[in-house]
Amino acid sequence: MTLPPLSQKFVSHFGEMGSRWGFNRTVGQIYALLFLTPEPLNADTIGDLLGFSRSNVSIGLKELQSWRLVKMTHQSGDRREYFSTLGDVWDIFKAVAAERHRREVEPTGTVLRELLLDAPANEQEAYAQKRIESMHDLVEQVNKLFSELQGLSPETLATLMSVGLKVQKAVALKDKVLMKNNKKDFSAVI
Amino acid sequence: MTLPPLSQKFVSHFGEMGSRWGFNRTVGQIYALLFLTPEPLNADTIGDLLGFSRSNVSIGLKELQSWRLVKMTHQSGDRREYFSTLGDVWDIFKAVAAERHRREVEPTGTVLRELLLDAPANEQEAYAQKRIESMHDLVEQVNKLFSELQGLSPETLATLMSVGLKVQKAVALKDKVLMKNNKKDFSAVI
DNA sequence: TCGTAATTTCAGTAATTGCTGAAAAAAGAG
DNA sequence: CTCTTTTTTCAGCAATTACTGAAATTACGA
Repeated sequence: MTLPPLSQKFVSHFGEMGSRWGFNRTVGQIYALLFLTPEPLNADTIGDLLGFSRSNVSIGLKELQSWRLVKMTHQSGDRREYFSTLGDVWDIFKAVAAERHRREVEPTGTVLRELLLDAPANEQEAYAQKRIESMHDLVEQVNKLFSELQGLSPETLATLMSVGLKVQKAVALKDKVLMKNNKKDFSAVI
Repeated sequence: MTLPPLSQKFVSHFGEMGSRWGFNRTVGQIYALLFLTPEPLNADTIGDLLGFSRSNVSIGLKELQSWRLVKMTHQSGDRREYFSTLGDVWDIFKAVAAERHRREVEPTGTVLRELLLDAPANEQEAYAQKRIESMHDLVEQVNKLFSELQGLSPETLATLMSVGLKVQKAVALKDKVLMKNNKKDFSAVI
């Protein structure tokens, strides 16, 4: 079994990028293959197409499931497990964001909170703790951002992305409206 | 030379998290140390405090400079180079976001564009190309988001983060205002 | 320019991570 | 419950990445 050239290039690229995205070559390639394939695939087929051992595919699929990037299905009369990716790219975006937040931000938040509980022993530690506090503030803001992200529908997310980061302008608009018409309370809206 | 316990814990954590954040233990620990230290440090001092070889520190500092996370200074009467971190945590956020975008998103954008230029050879490739196109759209949206992020001041960024992702509500508000008062054009504001 | 102090490069080694094949465990069919 | 198919685990090997110390290069002061 072999892949068409277009798919091959895409799969190779995902293999190379995998490590930058937080997983390895195998995981990247498996994901890419599933992403391009209309029907769900079983582990043997994946291994054949990509040239990986069955056990390696098993570990890779487990990793992808922990990222919530693939879903598992069954086909009637076949007891093997079949895998496919999420259809909507915004769902992919959310899944990756959520998992990276869990792995890259949350553990640091926990440690920083612990460090802020200790009483500083001297001037040097007092300064260090002030710095740690400023980083903790950053982590808290990022936490808030990510938890709100989780509540948005793909459509809203797409709108948000195309509107971009011009929130401050929206806020300015809100203030303008409030000044002109102070009978209505818009603060609950924003 | 030795570090106070608080700093030691912080530094160790950054060493462990380093690989998840896209660099290695050395780089993580060097950054953490500089972050907690009020004065700039030279490479020898860094190596002593963290127990790394001089050459390893040199490579680590080079990496941190490529991330634009540290700046280099000189002290009068001393020809060694001294290093310190950015003061504002929002500047750190922007620097990390920019560098990760450059390493994790841009190369994929380039490859996807190339793949979309090829004419699909058959039905299967036509489907694959449609999927690739949807991922390309996602990358383009993320590109836009990041380029706008670069233009924001730390203050605006902080405001944005505390306002959160409630942009869609701001947009809804805009529509409401337009409906009630269609003589004014607010669309330029958002 | 020369001499010295500082930084960088690099070959070799250590440590970590990735991958395989065989064996064990788990799960479905009869 | 037993047999068979599928999945998972894991010990051992391969590949990659991290780190060191020595040598080479660079940069500054006199």
